[in-house]
Amino acid sequence: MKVLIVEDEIRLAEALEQLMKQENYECDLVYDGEDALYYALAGIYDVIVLDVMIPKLNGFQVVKKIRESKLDTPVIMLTAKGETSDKIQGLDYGADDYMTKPFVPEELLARIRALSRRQGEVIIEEIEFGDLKLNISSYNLESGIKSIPLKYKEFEIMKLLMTNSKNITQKEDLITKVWGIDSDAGDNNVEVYISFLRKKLLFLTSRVVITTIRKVGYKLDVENV
Amino acid sequence: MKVLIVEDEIRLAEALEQLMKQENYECDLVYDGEDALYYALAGIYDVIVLDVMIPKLNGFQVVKKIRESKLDTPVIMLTAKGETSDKIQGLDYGADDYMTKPFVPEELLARIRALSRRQGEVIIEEIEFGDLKLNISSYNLESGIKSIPLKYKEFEIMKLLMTNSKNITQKEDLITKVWGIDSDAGDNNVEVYISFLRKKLLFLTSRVVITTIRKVGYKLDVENV
DNA sequence: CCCTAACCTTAAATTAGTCTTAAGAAAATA
DNA sequence: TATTTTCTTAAGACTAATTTAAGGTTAGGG
Repeated sequence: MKVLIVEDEIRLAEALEQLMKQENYECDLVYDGEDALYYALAGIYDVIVLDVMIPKLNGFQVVKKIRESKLDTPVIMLTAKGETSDKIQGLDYGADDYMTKPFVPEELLARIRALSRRQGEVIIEEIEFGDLKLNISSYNLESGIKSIPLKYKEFEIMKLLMTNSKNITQKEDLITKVWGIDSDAGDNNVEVYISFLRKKLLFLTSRVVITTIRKVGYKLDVENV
Repeated sequence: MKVLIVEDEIRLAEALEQLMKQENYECDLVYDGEDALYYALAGIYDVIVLDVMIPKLNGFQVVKKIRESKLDTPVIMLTAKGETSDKIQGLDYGADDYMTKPFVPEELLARIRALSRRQGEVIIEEIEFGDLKLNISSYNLESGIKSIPLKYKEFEIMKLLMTNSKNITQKEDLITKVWGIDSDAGDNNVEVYISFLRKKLLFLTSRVVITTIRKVGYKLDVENV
């Protein structure tokens, strides 16, 4: 977590730096609008805390330029004036939040936490085992450069095997979880799908194999060539 | 732009509704925490305006549950108390901003604009995928020199598919987001529109195709000729 | 080392999910 | 109100997923 602090009142700036250190946030400190812009555009910060009244460029101008550069790092504005017109101006230029000085340190931290949380945008969920990746959002099974789509039941079975990779996945378990509790699917249904999956693993030239444990179920293993 | 307003004081609620209408925001209105949660979890809102003191579940509980569901719709809390401790609590539960009542309507609008901007939805005039461009302001789908207008539902579906192009867009998701949470639209409605869209893609001679993932949903792919 | 139960594989048969069309209902627009 | 546009619904065609079944293979107890 990296925070850029833009504040020209030395005393406040140092207090903020201290505060960030306490939270184990990395923190850079600059004192005017030009430096602020230069640092901000590096794009390495999770949050920028930006005072409005600073030398060279004011906070509004800084945030405006940041947004013009298509950078969407969250910005919290600090302003001494509590006037609504100022607040609006800051928000419309692309700030995400603002605080009126003086403020309680805890509140600033809370706001930083709130804004940085939102950065975790595209979460591609994957389950991994050996050289395999099961892409939850695309139903694709991947190994190295190759990738192959799974059909619904194949996917469900593979997911169970991979989530459960330390243990044996019972055949009965597969039936109830993939076909349903009161389904009349038999062992052979599972076997057919295991066969399909093995064929796809072969296609992927994966080192992962599905091992049969007779009378019990299946388990994933990595073959060391 | 779609806003969910959660406010039990009828007079204020209606004023807010009015305000949203003036800005041409679509807007749903609910009066207690349970409804708020139910509506919010549909995931169709760009911003949620949430009063703290509401029946059944309070605002903090609502926003907490929303975040637990991994939904990151921006939330603005409304609170009568100006106490810092309350503010912090709200922000830590996952709210993005708060306002103390009474407030100037313009400021609420500014905050809504600020938060929705971060969603990357309002400002962007075009969404691109492969050789396709979806023009947000004209409802036109373009590929190379050709261009074709989409009707409302076609557009909404295409937008979701394109925004979501790395992942499968679930059929259920399409239904709730395009037809509404409590609509009685079925799978076939979606299928009909997918069919329309495919016809238009053909007309555009685009290399983008809509791939069906059976029992799950749809996904955009680029065909390499 | 043989026999049998368990398992694998394949292809055909079946079924469930999807696509397409068209007609008419609803909504928007003139 | 008339007209156009958009949306819903339903039926049949189509297609891929799934099941079934049959014959082959394997492992391990006797």
